[in-house]
Amino acid sequence: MADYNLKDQVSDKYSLRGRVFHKIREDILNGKYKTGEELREATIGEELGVSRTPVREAFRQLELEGLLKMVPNKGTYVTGITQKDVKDIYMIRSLLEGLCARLATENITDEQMNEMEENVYLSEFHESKGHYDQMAQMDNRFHEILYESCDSKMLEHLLRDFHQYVYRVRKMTLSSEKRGKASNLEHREIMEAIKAGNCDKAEKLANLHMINAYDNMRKNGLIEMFDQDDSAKK
Amino acid sequence: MADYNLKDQVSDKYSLRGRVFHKIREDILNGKYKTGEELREATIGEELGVSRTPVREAFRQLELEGLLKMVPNKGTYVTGITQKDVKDIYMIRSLLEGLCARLATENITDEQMNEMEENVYLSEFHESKGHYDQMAQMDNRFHEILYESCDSKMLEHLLRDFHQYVYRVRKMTLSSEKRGKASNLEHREIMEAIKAGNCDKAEKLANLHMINAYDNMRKNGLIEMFDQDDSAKK
DNA sequence: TATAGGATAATTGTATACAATTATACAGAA
DNA sequence: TTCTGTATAATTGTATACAATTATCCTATA
Repeated sequence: MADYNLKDQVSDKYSLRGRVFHKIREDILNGKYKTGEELREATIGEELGVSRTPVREAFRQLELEGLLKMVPNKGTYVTGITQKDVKDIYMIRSLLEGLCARLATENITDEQMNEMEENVYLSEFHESKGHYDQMAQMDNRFHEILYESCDSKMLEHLLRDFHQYVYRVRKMTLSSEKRGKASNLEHREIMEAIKAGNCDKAEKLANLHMINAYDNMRKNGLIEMFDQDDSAKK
Repeated sequence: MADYNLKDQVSDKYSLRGRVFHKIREDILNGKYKTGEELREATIGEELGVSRTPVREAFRQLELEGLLKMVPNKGTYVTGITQKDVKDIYMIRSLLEGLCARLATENITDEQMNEMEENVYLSEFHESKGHYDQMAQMDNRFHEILYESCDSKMLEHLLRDFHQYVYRVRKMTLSSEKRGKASNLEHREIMEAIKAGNCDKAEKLANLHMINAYDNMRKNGLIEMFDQDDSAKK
């Protein structure tokens, strides 16, 4: 029973259903399955070499995660993210990442602090070299560390979900050169505020980090991308 | 496809699985199934007159909602809420209810505003008469209206989940006389701030409302209740 | 041609069967 | 007694079978 959460991740990665779950999830986030696309249980099952049973169980969970929508007796469809959704998510994340940074200031372990520092340095290196893929990975990890450091399973899972949910957007955002540089600087400032034990500053900077990320997306027209494939949705 | 959400509720209430889902969920929240208790798929299925298949699908969703924990090849257990969880939830809710109130100030419809006013008046009436059950219902509805008024499906579902998640606690909280009165007053103030279009005030008051609710719980020793049945968890 | 109706096919929803894993009970040895 | 190993039972994990619902296509008719 040890560990439980508001929205526990699917933990048994090595059961059939666990593999199916993670595979479909990945394929949605990577864009293999497009918004509005219908997923057939039998087809997915064949592709992955399993029967419909584990596929359906995975579908049900992905539905609750908001990536799929199961319409009774009709089919299962990939859900899209609207511009409004993205805006709302960043509004919510701004507050929660702020809270997370505040809590992290009080609860971060030495080990986590070290990894965060290392992350900041490495990311700046990759930025200077133009390694955008690695930067995206570093960015991912920075936030993961932050989430782990706040010592709140509730908050951690909540933020992780949001983080993944906007994955499709973020990938592109970071490849914009200027944002990459600015983002790195903001990470550094947050890291230093946490290290200095200044929770107010850490909270404010984390708030701002999200607002800036969103503003950047908007300015670069990266949001208009959404609400487009909706034609496929009927 | 019309409607999709980060964490959509289980919508097909009238399918077998939908009924199973809502029944089990209710039985957990009402305390019929206790923390740490093991739920057998076959047993639940028999009780509800269905096979294991819909039961398992419901389990998988309840797991993601955090009410159940499925341990591979072992069993499914009712998860508990720890004191820490309650604290974290109220911290998070404080921020999000604040945001919600701010957005509601801008987006509430006349109809919703009327229902909210009516709710406040009715709740004060029930308080004066000592109708605690009705008050609890009114309290529930007040927050529901607030969530609906913010015009953000994301935030609405998030808050609804949290709201339900601490249902077990809140029931008792409101039966404490003093808190009932104070809670009503706070609802009135929030309602009036929204009506006056003062979003800053609405946000602050909603923040405070959650903090007060939590403080009250703590003062009255209603939190020590948790972390108790944990003996069953091994 | 365009439309309505109905047979057929395809897909989802649920039940059941079987495999894999884990729990239980009991016998025997230290 | 207490521990260990093994056989048995119970439970979960997955596959398959069948029922219910929905989509598709063809035909007949205006």
